[in-house]
Formats: sequence, C-alpha cells, structure tokens
Amino acid sequence: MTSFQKQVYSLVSKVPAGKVTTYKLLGQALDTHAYQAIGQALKVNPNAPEVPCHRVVKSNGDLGGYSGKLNHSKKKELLVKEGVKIKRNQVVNLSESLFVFKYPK
DNA sequence: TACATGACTATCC
DNA sequence: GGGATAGCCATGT
Repeated sequence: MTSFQKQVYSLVSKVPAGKVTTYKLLGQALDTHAYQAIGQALKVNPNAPEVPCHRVVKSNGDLGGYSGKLNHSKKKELLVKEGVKIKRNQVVNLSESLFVFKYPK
C-alpha cells in the first residue's frame, strides 16, 4: 500500500454518512490533481467497509464507475437510504450532500 | 526508464 | 445537454 493510498483512504473514511465527496475535493485535500489515481486507489481498495468509496462521486455529481458500469447499483440505494438523493446514477442535490474537506492550506 | 491504463476534469463543438 | 479531445497523476508491466 502506497502512502498516497493511505491518504486517500484516510480522507474518504472521514466522509460522514449521508454525505458525499468528489474526486476533485479529494485532490484538493491531498494537494494534488491525481483524480484518476484516486479512483484507482479506490478500485483496489483493500478496506471496503472502512473506506466508503461509494460516497465518492465525480465533480459534476455523477456517480462514476463504482456503481455505474460496474454492477454495484446496490450502493446507490445505500446512499439514498443514508440521505443522499440519487437520480439515475447521479447525485441530485450535490451542494447539499457534498462534504467539503477543511484541509490546511 | 518508458509506455500504457484508468472509479477523472476541463474545454471545445 | 451530450459527445469528443486533451491534460493530469499514480500504478503496473
């Protein structure tokens, strides 16, 4: 496990239930632009329950691939149950459900 | 070391 | 609003 992944997992695990974050925000929190690398870190996520990767969406509110192309549509319903409104693989009130990291900088 | 890949983002049409 | 293109960074071969 790389230190980069640790940072990603650490941040994602900080996202409270009913909230979501974006790859871009994570990038900001990590002070990097490795959005894709973040996605990859999550896809090889060894700590599935610890790291709620289903709470990470794309910057435009789209769910991305973790529950879209992949057969994980159940996670979408889980988000809805947690309070996040989802409409056709996309977060409805992104601004409302968006969790912003208060990172030092 | 160099090239290819991807759960992305921003921009242009 | 939707599709195509280019730029990004971390990983794996």
